[in-house]
Amino acid sequence: MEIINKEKWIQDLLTWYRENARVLPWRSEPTPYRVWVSEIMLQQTRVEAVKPYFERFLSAVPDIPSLAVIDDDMLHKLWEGLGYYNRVRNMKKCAQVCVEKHKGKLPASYEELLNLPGIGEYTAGAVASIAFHEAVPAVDGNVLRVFSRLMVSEDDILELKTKRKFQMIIQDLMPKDHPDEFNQAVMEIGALICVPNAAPRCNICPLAEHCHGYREGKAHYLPIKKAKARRRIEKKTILILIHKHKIAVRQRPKEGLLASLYEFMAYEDHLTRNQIQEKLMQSGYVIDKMIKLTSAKHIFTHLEWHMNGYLILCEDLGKCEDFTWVSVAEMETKYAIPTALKIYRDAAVQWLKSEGDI
DNA sequence: AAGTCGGGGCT
DNA sequence: AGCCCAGACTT
Repeated sequence: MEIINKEKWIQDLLTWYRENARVLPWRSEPTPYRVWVSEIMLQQTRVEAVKPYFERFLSAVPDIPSLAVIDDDMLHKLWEGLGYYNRVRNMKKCAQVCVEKHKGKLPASYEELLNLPGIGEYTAGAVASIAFHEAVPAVDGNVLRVFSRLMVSEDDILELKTKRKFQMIIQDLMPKDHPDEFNQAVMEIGALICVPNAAPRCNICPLAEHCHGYREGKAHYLPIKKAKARRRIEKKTILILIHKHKIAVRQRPKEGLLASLYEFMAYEDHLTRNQIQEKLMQSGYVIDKMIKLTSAKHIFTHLEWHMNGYLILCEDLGKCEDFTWVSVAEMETKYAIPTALKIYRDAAVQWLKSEGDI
């Protein structure tokens, strides 16, 4: 299957993009640093979710040298709620490499970008084409979906060879004088017209006359993707320890889920009040009061947390070397808490503030 | 090739 | 309740 009338296809695409492209913060001034930050934030993340983070991050961390030396807690706080926290840690590593080897700048070629931490084939292609105008493809989920439908491809788009196939096709057909607009235009079609999880809007698609999926009435069941593994469930008991208007937090391990973010005391399984008291007493805590909080469920990609939460007022600190006692103000400004635990942080903050009024 | 890593909005 | 999002990295 090939794209019919290549020249007209591309001209229709670019004309549509120039008239319909969304105005986005990272498009107005596509410097390498801004494009890179936006592309990392946009990995597996919707445009609307990124918007409130982008300018705030750029203001706090205006360039690569400042990113290379930023405090890790501040880095996590800037990313708090955005998810996939490895992204921002890899950005810092990448910035350090740029300072050491590239005079504090991003290297200007696809091949060099690809070697940097956190930059894979898609992001290398996006930065190279948008910031440096190099004619290389940038194949993301949008592009895979759009081309599956355009070409009536029944290849599984989750397979590596399918991505490779589309990379080759796009490398060959993309206009070498406007790689930035071409790559963004295909993604924009995917975001606005050839949408996921809903019927494609073929009636207003500028590429409809070139689209084999549309012409054969097959666009709606493409692309093909194989089923994903189902999630497992973890039961947890979350304990918010409070002593002298401060909350006990500890840092999670440096690797794994929610690495290096902060959390509250927690146990596996759903414990009864007696079991909780027993465990806390064993650790030397004297419980003054125990308040049941709302239960909560948090869904990750491959995991669910089913949580029971308790607010615990303690008299004695016990043996709690691995916990730090933090004020409400510190909680809000310094310690990054994963969204899964946000309702418990908010409950603790609210309780402490209302208690102060009484 | 399969598993890990977040969070949210839509269907 | 499942899907997928301007994916990368590890095993």
